[in-house]
Order: sequence, then structure tokens, then C-alpha cells
Amino acid sequence: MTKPVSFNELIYALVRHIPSGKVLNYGRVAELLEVPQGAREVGWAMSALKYGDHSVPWHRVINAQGRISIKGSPESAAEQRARLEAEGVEFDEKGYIDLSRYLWTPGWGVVDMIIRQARGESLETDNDEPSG
DNA sequence: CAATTGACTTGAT
DNA sequence: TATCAAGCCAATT
Repeated sequence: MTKPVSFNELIYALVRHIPSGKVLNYGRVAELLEVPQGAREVGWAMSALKYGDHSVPWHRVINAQGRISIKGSPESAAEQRARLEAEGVEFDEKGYIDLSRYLWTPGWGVVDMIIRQARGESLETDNDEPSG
């Protein structure tokens, strides 16, 4: 019995696993979640987070050019950069990050595990969930 | 259910 | 490097 989870939930689940000092671009997040063209939804999911909600390390998600992509909120953009720099991520004088250096590459099976976990599936054997 | 909305991406100029 | 136009798709209204 898999819990019905929205694409948003999967996005949050994956983003929560990005290690400190590493980043993922929107398109990559979507790709890892098997929606290769869903980059915009990833951005949508990030924007849906309430300001001040840091339960999801949203600052580790940037665009494919290696730049911060927040619109409409200079505060958030500045916060994102500050948080990344605090984790050791270096920015270009043009505001670019070297993706070849900071892009996170999850190990084999890791994403699958994250997805299963988000859905409430057991991690090892197939056991029944308590009926709700 | 149809239309609208986006923290995107890619290719061309 | 900066701009523009198209394509894509889940969540919102």
C-alpha cells in the first residue's frame, strides 16, 4: 500500500537529502524523480515553502546555469547565497557556481529509496502497513 | 474541468 | 554574458 504522495512531497523528500555543500539544479531534481521535463514544478514547489520554513534545504537548489534563480524576493536570494557560502560553496564574480564541482550525484539506488520512503513503503521487505 | 501560473531549460541571436 | 521564444507539467483557481 503506497501512500499517495504529490510530486511536491517527492521533491521535498529528495531535496532534504542533498548534502551540505552540494547543490542540485531544478531540472536535475525533476529528472531524478522521473519527470525529466518537470523543472518548473520543482521551482513551484520551492516557492510554495513558506518564508522562514527551513525544514527543507531549499537553498541547495539552483538553476542549470549554476546561478540563484529566486524571483521577486531579493531577501530570499541573498539568504540562499549566504547559506550556500556558509557551506563552502564558492560563487563567481558573476554569481555563478561551478556545477562540475558542487553538483550532487546521489549514489545508485539512493533516489529510489528516498521515493519509497516518502511513500511510506518499507525499506527492505514487503510488510503490511497498519490499516488506517 | 479549462485556464493560469511559475525559484526552469534549451537553443538561437 | 544578456535576451527572447517555445516547450513542459503539477498545483491552483
